[in-house]
Amino acid sequence: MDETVGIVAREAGKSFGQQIFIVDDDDAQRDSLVWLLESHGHVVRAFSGARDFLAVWNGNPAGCLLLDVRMPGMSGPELFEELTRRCSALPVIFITGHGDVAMAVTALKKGAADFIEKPFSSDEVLKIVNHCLTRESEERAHRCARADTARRLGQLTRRERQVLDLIIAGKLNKQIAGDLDISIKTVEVHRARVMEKMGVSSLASLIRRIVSARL
Amino acid sequence: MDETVGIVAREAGKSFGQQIFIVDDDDAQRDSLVWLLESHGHVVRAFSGARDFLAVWNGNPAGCLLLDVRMPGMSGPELFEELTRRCSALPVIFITGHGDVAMAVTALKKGAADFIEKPFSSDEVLKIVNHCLTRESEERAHRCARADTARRLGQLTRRERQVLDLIIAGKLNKQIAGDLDISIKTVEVHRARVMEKMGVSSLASLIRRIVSARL
DNA sequence: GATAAAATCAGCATTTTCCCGAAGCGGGGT
DNA sequence: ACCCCGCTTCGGGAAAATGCTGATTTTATC
Repeated sequence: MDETVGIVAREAGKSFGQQIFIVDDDDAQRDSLVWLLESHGHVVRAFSGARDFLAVWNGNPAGCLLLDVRMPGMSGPELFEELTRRCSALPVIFITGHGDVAMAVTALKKGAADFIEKPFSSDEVLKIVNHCLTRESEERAHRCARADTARRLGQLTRRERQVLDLIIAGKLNKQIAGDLDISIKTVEVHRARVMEKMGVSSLASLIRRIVSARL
Repeated sequence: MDETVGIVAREAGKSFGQQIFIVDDDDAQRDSLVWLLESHGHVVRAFSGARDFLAVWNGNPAGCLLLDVRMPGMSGPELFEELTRRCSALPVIFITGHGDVAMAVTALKKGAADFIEKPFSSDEVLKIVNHCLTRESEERAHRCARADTARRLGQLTRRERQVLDLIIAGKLNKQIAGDLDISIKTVEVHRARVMEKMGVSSLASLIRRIVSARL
């Protein structure tokens, strides 16, 4: 059965490794969601409280989080705040039983992926979760690319970084040499090393990397 | 008094030309909003119905729209849909009297700027409107830049466009010549014309323009 | 068919970039 | 003190790009 789940997940086109976390104090509701999602090939991990989830949460898992709003102890919005504070990129789908427009608006404006009311249909949840996972997968790719760019930027020396900035600014080696008060030859060396360290072979790729990483 | 309004608006640091549109069938509510916003130096234009607003709306004014949800004839969400269909970039702030989480979530996910419930405080509205205008101003700058880039891209010939694509891909003139099966000299001509038409003088600027415009 | 616009190519001088090599300099470790 | 390594600094020659003048062919448009 476990194997089947994996196969189904792959057949559904989901990137392997994505898990759906559920945090809800209502046992029936939680089990219902677990059953629904697992029967559709998702890997699910359910928790009855925010603390339990935080204890397991190891930084930045792939997937999304179905989060109940009203819970004893730490509430849904509080957990969401905490995740935001910890720079989590895990998409959060709020689930609430008591319609509260202000809370929904606040949550969404703070970056929640969605906000659904009970009762909800199976199709609704599945659709939202799938959409969320798809987006998360893309987002993840972007984050990885950005992280890689940041890492590479980090291993540039001061001089190389200065040269890079001027390259991005569109200056010629001659102008860069003038600005930094060094010879053109030296600029060329730094430039070559920048290209090497950034893992690109053309100026176009270099600019693309830097500009893309800024957004 | 009109002059004072203008001065106040400038002193408040708002980009000139921004107007706040209000569409609400409730006369008292509408007048109240008009008074509140005008007394804070905003230029306001109020309408009692969606049709009236659409008749005046000329494509893409600067500012934002305070839109009541429930109205006879065309409703708030319907007007919002229509604006979206017409590729409007005018930020929409929904105002509702009857809390409806699903509607709020839908509206926000479709790109509404905010969704506030009656009754609301003056401070709340002012804060939201100001935030909205600030964002809109920045967005506008980006849109202008993008529009300019698109316009320039539009006046490139087919060949120039092909060459541009290969330049962006980071290829050398020699490689471009090979790909398009033309001589290097010709590539150089196209390349120069691309730079000229795109209004840039360095490869870095060119790449930045293109990449920025894609987002 | 005339006219204009686009696409094609060449030569030549200049500038810029790329690749290989090399040397001074300063900190860390043995 | 000595050596190694990374950072920074250069030079020379090859390759590539740029700017300019000029030209022919193809295509679009009226």
